[in-house]
This record gives sequence, C-alpha cells and structure tokens, in this order.
Amino acid sequence: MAQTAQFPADAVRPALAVDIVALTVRSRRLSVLLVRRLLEPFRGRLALPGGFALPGESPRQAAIRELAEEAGVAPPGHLEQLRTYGPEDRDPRGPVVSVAHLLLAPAWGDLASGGDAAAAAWVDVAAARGLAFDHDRILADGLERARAKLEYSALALAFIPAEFTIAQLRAVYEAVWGAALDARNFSRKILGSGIIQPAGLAGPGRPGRPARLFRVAPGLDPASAALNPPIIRPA
Amino acid sequence: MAQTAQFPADAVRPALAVDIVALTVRSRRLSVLLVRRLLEPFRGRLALPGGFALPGESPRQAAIRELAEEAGVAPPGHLEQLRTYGPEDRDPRGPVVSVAHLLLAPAWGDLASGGDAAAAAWVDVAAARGLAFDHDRILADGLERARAKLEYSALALAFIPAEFTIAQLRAVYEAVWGAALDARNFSRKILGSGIIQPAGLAGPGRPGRPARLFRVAPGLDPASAALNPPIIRPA
DNA sequence: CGATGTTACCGTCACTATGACAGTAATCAC
DNA sequence: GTGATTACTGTCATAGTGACGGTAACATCG
Repeated sequence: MAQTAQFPADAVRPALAVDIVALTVRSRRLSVLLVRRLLEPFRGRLALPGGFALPGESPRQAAIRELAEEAGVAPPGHLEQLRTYGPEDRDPRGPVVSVAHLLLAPAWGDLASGGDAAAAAWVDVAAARGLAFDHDRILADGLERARAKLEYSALALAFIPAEFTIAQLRAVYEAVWGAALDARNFSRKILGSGIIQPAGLAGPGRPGRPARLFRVAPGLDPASAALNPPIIRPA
Repeated sequence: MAQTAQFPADAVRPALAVDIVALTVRSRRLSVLLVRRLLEPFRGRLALPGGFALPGESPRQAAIRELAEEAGVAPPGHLEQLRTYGPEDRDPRGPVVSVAHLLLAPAWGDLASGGDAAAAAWVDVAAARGLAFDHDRILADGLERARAKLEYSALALAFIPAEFTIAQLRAVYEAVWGAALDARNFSRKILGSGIIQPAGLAGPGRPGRPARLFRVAPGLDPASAALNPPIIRPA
C-alpha cells in the first residue's frame, strides 16, 4: 500500500478506439458513411469510419478527427455517444474498447481519402451488410437509436440544411422509418409543435405549388429539444 | 507494414473500469447504492460502486462482479449500459475509461463489505452529492436516463418484486420523478397498457381496502417492452 | 392560350386519450 | 356500531389522432 496511489497491477489496458455511425438522407433514402479498409484486419471490407484515439484525446474528439480525416470535413450536424463495445472478441489483434458515436447530419459531398481507409462513401443502409469487425451490430444499434430519437425529439432537423420545406422534413422521417406518413397530418403536428419558424417562400423551378420555407425556431437546440406531442412511428 | 497486423505503436491504452448507478425505491424514496472508499484517491469519500475490469471480462460482467463484491449479491433487476466517460481528467493516477452502467432493481438487504470499499449502502438520491471522481455527473446522467425510460417503457416493473399492487407501481413513478400522480388516472393507464396481469388479492393487515395484486404479463420483458400509450412525467 | 399533371396547403370528422374530479367499496382501530 | 384509511369505478369537457375531401399555385404540353 504505497502512499502514492497507483493502478492495480493487473488492470486491463485495452486499446481505445472510436467508431462512427454517420447517417444522412440522400434523395429520400437513409444512408450511412462507410469506408473500405486498406489494411489488415478485414482488408478490403467495408467498415464504419473510426480508429484509435490519440493521447490526450476524448472519444468525442477522436470521432471528430477521424471523420475529418476520412470524410474530408469537420462533420456538421449532431454527434452523440451511442454505446461502447468490447474489449473482447472484437479485433484479432487484441482487446479493443470502441466507443461508438452516432452522427446525424445533412449529406455533404467532399468525401476525401485519408488515414488507413479509402475514400468514404454514402451507402444506402439497406445495402450495408457484411461490415468489418462488429460493425453490423453497431450500425443496427445506431439505426434503432436514430429511429427512436426522431419520435420524441427535434433531431430530424439535424439531417437537413438551415432552411427547408415541410416536405423535406417529412422525407427525413420517411427515410429513417422506412414508412410513408400522411403529409397533411404531418404538417399539422410539426407546425403545432413550435420547433420551426417561417422563413419565406421557396423559389419556383419545380412543378407544383411553391412550398413555404422554414428554419429552426430561435433558441431551440434540435439535440435537446423535446417534441411535444411526439410523432410516433407507424407500426 | 508487417504482414501480421499489429496495433499502431502509439495506441492509447487507458485502464478499463466500470461504475454502476444502482437505483431502487425504498419507502417511497429513490435511492442509489453508494460505497465509501477505503483507498486513495478520494479515500473516505462516497462513490458509486465499481472498479477495474479483469482480463477477459466484458464491462457488463465486470459490473455484475463488482456489484456482487461490494453489495453481497448477484444483482436482481435490469442492468444496462449508461454511457462511457474518460479517459482524461477522471483519475489522478492516469487515464481511465469507465463504462458506466445503470441498474434498476428492487431494494435488497444483504449489503456486504468487500473489495476496496466499505459496505455499500442505499442513500437517498437527494442526499447523494460530493461523490468521488466524476460520479456526481454519472449519477445525474443515470437519473435522467431512468426518468426518461419510465415514460416510454415498462421498466418501472424492474424496481418492484414479482407481485405488486398498482399503488406500489405508482410509488415507483412518484419516487423516480419526484412528483405526485393521480391514482385513478394512473390505474386506468396501467390497466389499459396490457403490461400487467391480475394475480389475486393482497392479504389484509393494513388499514384500507385490500388492493389487487398483479404480476408482469406473460412473455413481456420489462427491459424492452414499450409502454403504449406512454405515461409522461408532469412538468 | 387552355388543359393536364404535380406539389403544397386547408379544413372536416369520428374516435381516442387525457386531466380533473365525484362517488363507492372494503378494510382497520376503537 | 363510527370514523379513518386505502382501493376502486365512473363521468365529463377538452385535446390529440388518423383518415380523407377539397383548393391553390406552379410547370409542361398541345
């Protein structure tokens, strides 16, 4: 029992990693950001973006850095911790604890190559199977989290740009839930929720009556704002 | 680039720990299981039960083992991962990643001493402040998770024994939320939700009309069953 | 120019869920 | 018995819900 406290000698010290489930909605379909691995293990397989944390980094900082390296930009949107996996039976190289994160963001296009992975790409979630490591399960957990959060929070707003139409917002719900929603009832609920504010009229250019534009209500944080009453996903 | 894949040389390897926010309801008050630390750092301070993971252990297994060591029993109730904290600025001995867990359970009495902590004890959450490490924050996160989960899931059932009265179940909600609920409306909602099943009549012994006993509906898992419609906490 | 198709928006209606509250039933203590 | 205590049942006005019919404003085509 030394006076200066030390770790127990037998403390487990796994490598610390992060993985990111980055979701977006492209042309009415839910997509996830994937990279192709250039190194072993699982070389050539698709995987979630991620990697090992650097000294002094928090998992959140590591997630942001990895996204910047593998996707070329400081990620927009909403980033939150998903859950933690490991350390056993995840990586043939040894014990790894991975703190998975969930990013909900508008689609961005500058997908650069970097790090130990080829250029990242958006992949339809329905086609994202057979991923490296335990990433199939992490993706499934991230999808379920996203689907559940849309019911009771304003997080659908994280998927779209600052100005948007109600149809765009509805398309987010329909893509994430994979179900059609009644446009009229959806408008009523969103407009009555107070989370959005009129922002002019959308310019013409497409057939049909021009839609009204909206933006997030001032002082409202989509990440923490509760949706009241909620919008429940259909069975 | 060796053919046999290895970890990056500069991979961070923090110690892996678990902490447990173990909540229960005792005499209509929400309580958390705390231990008094016998070793540095934070010697003498109250802390959440927890400790370092052993080789080959999952965080969940480590949480169950630590609860058994510090509280004397294999914990009943519902155990889930809460979130992960660290690795920086948590422990003066160095970087520690702690995977916090949330346990919702009926109160149990065999609180034994063990490990590097004095006997565990149930403490009213309103009095649980000034904990060691970042445990004040972990406790706050666990409380918020528990309060939110009671709205949309059947997890309140994890707090009470197999057979219970509706008043007991309502007492769980009132203790966790710190708010009074209308007994008549609560009964209507719970009975209409289909999550419980009649199980006879409570024996007399106390003043008042004897209450009906209920048990969890067959085939229903309180951890995953959705409460529909939800029971929203009052503002 | 008008006809047609497309998209967005507005309103109605029956039904359900909700909060608030009044009243009844069954026990215990005395 | 009386009163106190706890449990249970029912009512009612109002808000929220899903389903759906109709109207408004654009583009494109003949």
